[in-house]
Amino acid sequence: MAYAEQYIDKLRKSGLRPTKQRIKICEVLFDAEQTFHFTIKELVKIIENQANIKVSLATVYNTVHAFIKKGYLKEIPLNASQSYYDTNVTHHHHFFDEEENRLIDIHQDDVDEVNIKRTIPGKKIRSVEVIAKIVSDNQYQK
Amino acid sequence: MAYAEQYIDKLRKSGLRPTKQRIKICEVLFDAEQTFHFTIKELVKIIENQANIKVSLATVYNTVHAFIKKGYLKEIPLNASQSYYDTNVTHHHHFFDEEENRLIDIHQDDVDEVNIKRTIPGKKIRSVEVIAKIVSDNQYQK
DNA sequence: TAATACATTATATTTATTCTAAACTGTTGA
DNA sequence: TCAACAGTTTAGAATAAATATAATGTATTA
Repeated sequence: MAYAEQYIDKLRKSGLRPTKQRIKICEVLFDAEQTFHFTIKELVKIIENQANIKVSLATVYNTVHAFIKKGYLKEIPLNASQSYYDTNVTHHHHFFDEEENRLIDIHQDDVDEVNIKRTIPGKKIRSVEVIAKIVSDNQYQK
Repeated sequence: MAYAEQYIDKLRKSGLRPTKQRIKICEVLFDAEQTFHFTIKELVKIIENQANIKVSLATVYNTVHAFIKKGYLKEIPLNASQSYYDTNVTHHHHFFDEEENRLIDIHQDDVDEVNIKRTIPGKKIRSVEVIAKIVSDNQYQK
């Protein structure tokens, strides 16, 4: 399987040994047709449904965090009870529907470049994220 | 005290009865020279240091949430282990220094208006927030 | 292939937040 | 004014995400 090579590479570059469990995690994360958003709980559920491999919560947390550090995953800044992650690591933004607890990508082209004029001495900007919270647009409701 | 009237008004408009504890919370939140960011834990600590009034965690959570709902406080979208809140409810954005766990306001004038071209049917945008993550700018570090 | 260093796992721990239910207090109307 | 009621406070319990632990297992290396 040629995919496995890529995953082994990703894992090694993240400072992790390629193990059964970690390769399974890679398959779920990086072999999807489209990028997607997930919580740790959801990721564990997907793995359980797809595989005959048992993966513990701790392993999933460790692997996801290593990938975030390396830039293979993004954390989505949202004050939610659980952390949300994104397999789309390109530059883009999000709608968050608080009523349905649903995240929607906003393509980079749909938002003008966010230009921040202020700087902080000794610091540089590592990422800029836009979160647009949306609600039902019921014109008869106040 | 003229302040108390304002606080009583804010509380009533939030659907809360004006009690000793809640007025004390208002004093800390809205009587500060400058707006500020806080976590619930920090807010409780400030109250304990300033006042001879005992306020339970539950009361603080309830009051803060009522104020957010009413728009007297803002929640800052940040995937942190604790929620961050802001007494500055004007339209503005944030730097977040992950190394020092520090939030810094970015004035509205320092960011061009964020114009989102995409819309979601049946939904309207309620808020748009920019989070710029910053790190040390050490040119000798990779 | 044996020794070593790193991984996995179930479980325990930690911690923010929410819930609960009993005691208390602001409010209302007589 | 004051009793009755509805809403409030509180300590402590419950919940749940995330992290730590330590015994067992596995990939790596020389």
